Amino acid sequence: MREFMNITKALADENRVRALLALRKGELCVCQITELFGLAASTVSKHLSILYQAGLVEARKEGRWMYYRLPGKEAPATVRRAIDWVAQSVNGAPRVAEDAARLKKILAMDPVELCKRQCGK
Amino acid sequence: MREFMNITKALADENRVRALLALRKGELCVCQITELFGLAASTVSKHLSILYQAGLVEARKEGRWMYYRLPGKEAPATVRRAIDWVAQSVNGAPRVAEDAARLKKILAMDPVELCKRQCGK
DNA sequence: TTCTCATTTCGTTATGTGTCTAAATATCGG
DNA sequence: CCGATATTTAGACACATAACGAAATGAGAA
Repeated sequence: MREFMNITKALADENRVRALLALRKGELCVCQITELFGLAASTVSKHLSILYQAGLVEARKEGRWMYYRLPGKEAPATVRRAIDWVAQSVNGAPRVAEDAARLKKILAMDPVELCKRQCGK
Repeated sequence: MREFMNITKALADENRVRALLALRKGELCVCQITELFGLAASTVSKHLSILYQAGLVEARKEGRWMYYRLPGKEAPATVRRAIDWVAQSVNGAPRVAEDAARLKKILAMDPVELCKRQCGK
């Protein structure tokens, strides 16, 4: 029950739902999601931490970059079902399509340049 | 998206999840849920209102009593899937089993006497 | 080491949420 | 109508949460 409520609370914020949806395209580093959302990096980091603690994302550190991704097949059924439910429910929402388009552009950019821009802010 | 977030926010409270689970046994009036939770009637009413606005429960007024129930087959897929997900995820949790046992006793009581007890509080 | 920089943590602030009591609303019974 | 009563609404309070900027952390690079 405790774990389940961690998941529902994690899903009860629009930015965290947007992050989950963005990760469907593959793993992303914090600065890419920061660019996508236009929020402070510390805020994005906190959101990802909450998703991580709920088990809704996995993490991988590579040098100075921290990559987050959706969990694999070995994830608990509750988590997998939650992610499927989110994806199916918001499919077609304007906000989601908009994010997908913006994300496409972000992925086309050089990650190093992207991070530098973020830090300048 | 707005509607979906209404659902996730509605599910982000343990008492509201407990209410949904209790309603699996059939419709309940406010005072029965109030007895189950041990909260103020106004608090329970508020919780049910949030579930209702999210589309997670349906309501029926009969005299002075307000009955809430889970939505039927005609409910949106997002709602049906959410309720199924909740039920499957918390299945076997101690808190849920405890609620089920308490609910059984509450259902065995005379509703009129139950409501009078509640109002006395 | 020292510098750079991506990320996280900390401290603060504003807003949101859950709870209660008391008052308002709605309905039944006499 | 009048009183009783089930539910909701309103107001108040405590606590949680999301946001930011600044400082701390950790990992290359010089």
